[in-house]
Amino acid sequence: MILKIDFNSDEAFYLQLCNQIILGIAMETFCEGDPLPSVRSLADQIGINMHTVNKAYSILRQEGFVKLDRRRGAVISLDVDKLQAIEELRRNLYVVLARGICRNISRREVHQLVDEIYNVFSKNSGTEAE
Amino acid sequence: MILKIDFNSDEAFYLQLCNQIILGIAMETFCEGDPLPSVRSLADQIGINMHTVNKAYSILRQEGFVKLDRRRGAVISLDVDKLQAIEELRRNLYVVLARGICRNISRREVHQLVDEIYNVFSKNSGTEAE
DNA sequence: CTCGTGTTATATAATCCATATAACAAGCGT
DNA sequence: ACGCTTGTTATATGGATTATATAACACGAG
Repeated sequence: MILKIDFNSDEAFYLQLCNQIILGIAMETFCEGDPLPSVRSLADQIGINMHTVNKAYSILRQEGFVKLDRRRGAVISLDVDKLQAIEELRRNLYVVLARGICRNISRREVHQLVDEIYNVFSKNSGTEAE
Repeated sequence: MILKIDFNSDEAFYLQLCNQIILGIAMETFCEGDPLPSVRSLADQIGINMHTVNKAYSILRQEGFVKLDRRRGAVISLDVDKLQAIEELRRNLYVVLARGICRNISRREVHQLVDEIYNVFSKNSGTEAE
């Protein structure tokens, strides 16, 4: 998977990195135990500062997506608290769905979108394109 | 509906306001044509600056939730582009669901959460044939 | 010992957030 | 016409966040 930055986006670089890596884990492009590039090499590769990458990695660790090992660098390692995860998802869905409901998006349409997205995520298990 | 600010939250004041008002519209606490408090009175009421409220209102206008009228103030007025709304929802769901999928939250659990949230929102509005 | 990990410490510039004052154009009621 | 309130705009300031740059440190591998 190619990590890159949209320099025109209004989203902070470190957040773009976090989201891309989380997307990658969900698509199983990144799997448990896989190492991420070192903060220095990734920073060079995508053309941003080392500390910006480090900030992304630190947040990913704090949120339980990676473990940071001095000898191996950052490796994918999921630390899941199911109840807490569901609570977080519920909060996120509330604000996202509220916007949709205001725009007359039906429950049925949301279910279809959820299915569509789940299909995308499970389809990419094992396929490494681009 | 009581609009208020969590001064301990790390979320910006103007974003808290936007989200609360959007929640209110989704719950039909705020209905088409209802006026919001004036920027000055709301700012006084919740103890923040006028411009912070104005920023929230301006964003809500830009996103098509309210219209700003010099004589009546800010009025709930939904300007919906369905296709655009679905695209926005899809993008939001991608990043939210990715986090859930990493935490082994199943498609079925997401559907249950969606139903749960839709039930909360449609407590007033009643009919949602699915 | 040397090299590459992550980590921490400063420092700086740019941007965003929130505030404060001030003024303006427009509509309303008296 | 006057006074009031409405959103709107302008300018300025302090604080926090973002991204950058240098530099150093602790640790493990080779």
